[in-house]
Amino acid sequence: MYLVPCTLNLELKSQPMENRYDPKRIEPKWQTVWDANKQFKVDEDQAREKYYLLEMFPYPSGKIHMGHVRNYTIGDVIARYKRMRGFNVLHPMGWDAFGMPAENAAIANNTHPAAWTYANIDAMREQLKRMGYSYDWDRELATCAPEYYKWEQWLFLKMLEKGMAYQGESYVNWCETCQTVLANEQVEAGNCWRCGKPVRQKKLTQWFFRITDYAEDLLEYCHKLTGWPEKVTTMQKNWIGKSIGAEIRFQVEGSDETIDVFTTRPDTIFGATFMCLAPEHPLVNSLSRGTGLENEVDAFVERMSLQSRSDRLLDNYEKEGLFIGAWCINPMTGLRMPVYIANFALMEYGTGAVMSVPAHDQRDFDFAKKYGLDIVVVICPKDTPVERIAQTEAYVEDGVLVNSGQFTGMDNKAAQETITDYFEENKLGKKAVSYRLRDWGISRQRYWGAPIPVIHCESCGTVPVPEKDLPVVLPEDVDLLEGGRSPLDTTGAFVNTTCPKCGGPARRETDTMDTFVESSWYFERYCSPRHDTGMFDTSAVGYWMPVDQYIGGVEHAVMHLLYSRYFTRVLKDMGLVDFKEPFTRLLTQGMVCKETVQCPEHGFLYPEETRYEGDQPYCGICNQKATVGRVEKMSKSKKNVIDPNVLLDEYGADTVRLFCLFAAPPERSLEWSEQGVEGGFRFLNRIWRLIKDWHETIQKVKSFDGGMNELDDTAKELFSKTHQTIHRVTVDIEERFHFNTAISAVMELVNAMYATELDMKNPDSAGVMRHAVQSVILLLAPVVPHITEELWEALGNEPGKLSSAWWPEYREDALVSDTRLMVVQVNGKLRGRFEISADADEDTIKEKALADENVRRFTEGRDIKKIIVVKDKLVNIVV
RNA sequence: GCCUGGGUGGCGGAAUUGGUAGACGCAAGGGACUUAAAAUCCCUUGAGGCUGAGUCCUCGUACGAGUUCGAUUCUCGUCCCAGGCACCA
Repeated sequence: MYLVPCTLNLELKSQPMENRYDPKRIEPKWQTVWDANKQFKVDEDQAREKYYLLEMFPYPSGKIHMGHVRNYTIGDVIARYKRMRGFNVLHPMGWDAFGMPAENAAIANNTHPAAWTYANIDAMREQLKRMGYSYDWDRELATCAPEYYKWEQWLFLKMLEKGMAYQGESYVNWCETCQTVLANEQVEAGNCWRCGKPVRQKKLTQWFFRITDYAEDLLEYCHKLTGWPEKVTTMQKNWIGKSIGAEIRFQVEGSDETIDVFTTRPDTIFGATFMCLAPEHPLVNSLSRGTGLENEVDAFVERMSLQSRSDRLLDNYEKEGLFIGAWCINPMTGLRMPVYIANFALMEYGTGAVMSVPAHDQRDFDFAKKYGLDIVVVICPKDTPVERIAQTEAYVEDGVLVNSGQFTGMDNKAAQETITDYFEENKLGKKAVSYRLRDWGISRQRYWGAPIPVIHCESCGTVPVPEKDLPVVLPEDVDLLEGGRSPLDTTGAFVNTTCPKCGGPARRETDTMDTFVESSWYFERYCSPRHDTGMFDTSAVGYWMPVDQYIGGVEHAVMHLLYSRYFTRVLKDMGLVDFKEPFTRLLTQGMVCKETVQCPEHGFLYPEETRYEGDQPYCGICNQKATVGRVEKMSKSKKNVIDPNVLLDEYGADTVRLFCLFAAPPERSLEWSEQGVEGGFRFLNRIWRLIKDWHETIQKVKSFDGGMNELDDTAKELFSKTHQTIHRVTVDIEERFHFNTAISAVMELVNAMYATELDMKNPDSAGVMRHAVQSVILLLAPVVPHITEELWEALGNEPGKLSSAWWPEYREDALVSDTRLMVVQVNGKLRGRFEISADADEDTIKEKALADENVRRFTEGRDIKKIIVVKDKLVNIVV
């Protein structure tokens, strides 16, 4: 045994190396070492710079799927990379453990949601460990644990105190047969997914969070989230949907009632010829009484309650309305406007009433045509006869006001403000801002969620549960009911209680909270997950938060991320945190897709049910020819899913990780390919063999780090290639998280190492090879942590310490070459190329370009008009 | 429908402050090794063309226009695909 120093100043020991790459042996070995050493456990350390890396935590459905694998692999590479860069990295994992699937599974399999959930958590934790992810498992949390939701309930009480939580009314999908509320996804073509009966809209009293109080701030900060993809902030801006306009008051004819409308187009007021109310509008009832139309109106409102609210928003949804027998007065023209109820008017937006200007709004135009209502043009482009406007469709462009009293002739944009001012002066209306964003309805009439900590008392009304009585524990001894109805209502031991105020008999609130509530603060909880005197330890949160890099699916671009931003603001205003934005940088990864396969008899087929002859799939059940469908997001319903466990058994975690990263950049969708996985496996074998081949020789030498001039050309070339690779990989990871190009750079280096004809008897050359080998291991360490640990050990380094080794630095002097390859274009078409020294002046370059034989064929006999020289790149000759 | 992305070889993808289109990998074909196969290693591979098979020519980044010496990249229009649309998470 001999000892040789290397550049890392570690003592090297000769290590034997297996002939074959065997992930089944290597991967459990290192996972055990990491676990035993608690290698990824972290604490606050003021002396070190922190890096909080977070991936969206999973719903414990039972098995991890490829979407999780991709998400967590991307995160793990960044976490491991940042550790190698010296950061104190917080990388936690936990479970978004409340939610509907647990209840559905419980009903279907006669289990308990809690038992089902915890069994799933155990199974998934096992799978994540097999993937080799570097989590601090001591921080694991599950949101269904009372120790977690206790603090959510505490926050709810604080929000209630401040008026940030309140009770209001809203509509839900209701199935009369099942006596239950349905999620949108449980409504199939207007019918209940369980019993097939029609679903109607039912008004319920529910709890809300006043997110609209923060609409303006959330919107404003969209511009400041520079570490977020622009598409996400754009989607959030659109979701908040700020519009500036006016609120206008219309007098109902022959009544004291008035109708307030919000409009973004006060400039079109002279063209408002009728009024549309939402079917739920409070005035519908009173205005239609005594008109003889009551029955019709009631029937229409009833029929509208069968239309889903989301459908009603679609622009191509059939517009329907009904005259309710009342008129209101256009305050500017004094003309009578018939009042309609219409399905496209939504109670949730603006005031629930729309002043309809058919000439200048397409929806109103369609409606007016359908019901024969007046169309009055009030905006007209210059030099166009008014008669030509709004004949076949609404005119929605800008123009000059016509038929608009004292405002006629004004530019319509300018008129918006002038007319609004006129409203204010004459008390007809006022400037107004409206948001599309609605308050966050958090009530769920479900069992498997965090109970809302309030008590309803006959005499005291709604009373908050006193803080000392928290948590309100979700009872586990319940019978889940067929049809999905929450059993809490009928669980006497839970519901029946005493009023904290008067001591009399009272009922507990049986609604539970939306699961988005749990996921709106879990990232803070991770900072001190066992803290038991508050939501979190403020000093731990002060050290770790905000999250430096958050990673998750783009499907969460709006709701989860917006709710989390809102919650952080609420916490800030309570003085619990000192920042507004929880996530400094955001990476939204694309979906994992695969082609679908369908059998004419058995429908969609799982991959394991499919047999291939060449490209032609056959149904494994009936042997008929199956058809290959579109490439779609992997989903159980389409059965185009790959079980990560099967891949782990066959190839090991490193190969799966490598494939996920290599096949596409993170933000794009990733198409599944069995051959691609095999390619990844082959590459790892290739590295293994390469190092095995040089193992004996390079163990005896130091990694080369001397001057370039000491090397022969072959060695210089490899040394330079190695540093170029370090540079490329560092830039690709650091700046863009483009692991696919980072990996391809390493592949190029490995190819060069195979091809090189280094004189390995020369110690410097052997040292260059050792340097290349070590660089490959270090550069790939975050991506394929198991094989690289093994190879690192085989090179004689301290076992298990690769994950805390330093990321390699590139040497500037090794990157630069003293010649440049220039290309020559004639009129933009490539005609030749040449090498020239880097310091050549422009005239020399031009001369050389013009001298090129092929170039001369295209320039001879023509006038050279211009020669464009782009430094270090090309020459374009214009003839 | 609205909002947001995306469309490049047989396939996944690479190249964007406008400057060599197709890196790297997969698949396919050929060769070496082997009694043979697997594995491995090497070579070829966008399409088409050719009195000089070349350091050659033409076409080519969804489609159609435009700006430019030069466009996968910028602008306008069209088509197609995907994600979100408020109780799935």
